[in-house]
Amino acid sequence: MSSFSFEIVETLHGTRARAGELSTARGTIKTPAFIAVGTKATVKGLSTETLSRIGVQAVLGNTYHLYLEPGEKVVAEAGGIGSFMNWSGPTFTDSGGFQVFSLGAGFGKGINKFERDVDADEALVPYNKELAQSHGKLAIIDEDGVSFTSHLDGSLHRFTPERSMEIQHALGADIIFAFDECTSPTADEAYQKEAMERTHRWAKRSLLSHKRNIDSARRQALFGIVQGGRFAHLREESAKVIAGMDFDGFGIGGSFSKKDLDASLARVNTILPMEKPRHLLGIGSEPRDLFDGVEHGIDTFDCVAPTRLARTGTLYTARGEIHILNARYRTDHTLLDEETGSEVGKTYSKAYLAHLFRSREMLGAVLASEHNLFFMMQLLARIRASLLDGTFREYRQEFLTKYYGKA
RNA sequence: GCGUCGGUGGCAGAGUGGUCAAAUGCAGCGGACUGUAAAUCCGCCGGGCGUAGCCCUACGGGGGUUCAAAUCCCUCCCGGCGCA
Repeated sequence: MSSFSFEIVETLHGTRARAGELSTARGTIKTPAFIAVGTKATVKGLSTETLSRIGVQAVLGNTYHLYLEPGEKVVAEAGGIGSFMNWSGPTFTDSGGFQVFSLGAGFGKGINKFERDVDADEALVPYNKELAQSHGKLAIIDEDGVSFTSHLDGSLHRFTPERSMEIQHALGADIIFAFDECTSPTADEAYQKEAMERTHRWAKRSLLSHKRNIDSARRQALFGIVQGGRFAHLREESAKVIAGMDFDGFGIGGSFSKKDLDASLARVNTILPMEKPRHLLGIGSEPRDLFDGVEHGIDTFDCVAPTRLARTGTLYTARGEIHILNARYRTDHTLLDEETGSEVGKTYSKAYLAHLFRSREMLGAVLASEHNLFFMMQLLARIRASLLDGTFREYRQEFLTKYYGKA
């Protein structure tokens, strides 16, 4: 009855890695896969024709952004996010939970999903605009949901698990996420626990709210999100609780310290049911993280890194990342990256791209975005192929050695 | 030729006696970026060094006044404009 299914095609002995096929109403994703981030119903700088050409399988939009602009109604009128943006493949929407963090605790503090040496105050405060502003935040959390001011015009809004579901139903993506709280990596254990437990209650409400909408529940798959921050025992507890709910798949969210991402995934994925898909939210800047994720049983990833790095001048190449704005590339007429297979990489020179970036020509950002995203598509495609023919370990060794150097 | 205004760091352009190695922007150099408030943000940016500090040389050239000059005076050079 549901148009959603996940089939494991191959596994790699001695690891939790698997190659699979994740089927949705709008197409099948061959996993492991990198999902392109298209927050505002656009993968910045790239047309959907380009996305198809470079092998993008699915796009992930964001509830928060699309709710604010153009509004979920407009998207619904267009037939959902896919039709709206002229993307015929599978789509995901994030629940807006990440914005609870990025506009809340993380606001203006320069902290991100990974641990930094920044101190954050995580006090729970009843919402009012003045208070929020005095705390330097655009979002304030309470048990029922999150109140926030729009970053566009300062107007007041409120998300609850039910509201997030309602919006995501209207946006109509094939895979949607439960409303969660992504905590700051600097939050202490007591807060992580409190936030995690709240996220669990929100997960239950999201699920209930989703099932109640029979029509949406048939067309859209709902993924629950495991939290727990950087504390192993909380991660485990969260995985157990979320795994115990009737979700179609799982998202692994929240913050990690760089060093224990690996360990967290290892724990979480032994607890999550093997037969359901797992999406690692927001990870995929470093190629080695993708190999690690796959090895620990992650099926899909999403990350803004390929396109953001591209726009800011950092390009992936088979020999590591390069900063195209560095002086040395001004006169480097060699091709950007002949080895990865990217059209851009084997067509345009570093000197030309350096020129486009220096002169702020928009083509620079476009070509760089295409290249970086292709790089990730290619990486995941090769990883999948290596799982299918059993050469995963060899491929990882070969790729990482070339990418990071011998060191 | 006379008059007048002006000559400041790579460029543009503030400053018009001390808090000026000199605002700001651009350019330059480097860095960051992980469920996108990001075509963004952060450093450095006269020279040298042990770079939260110290030393040297500096505001067209030269000479003065002053405890102190990018800032005032004289002179020369250069440029814009006006008049011959």
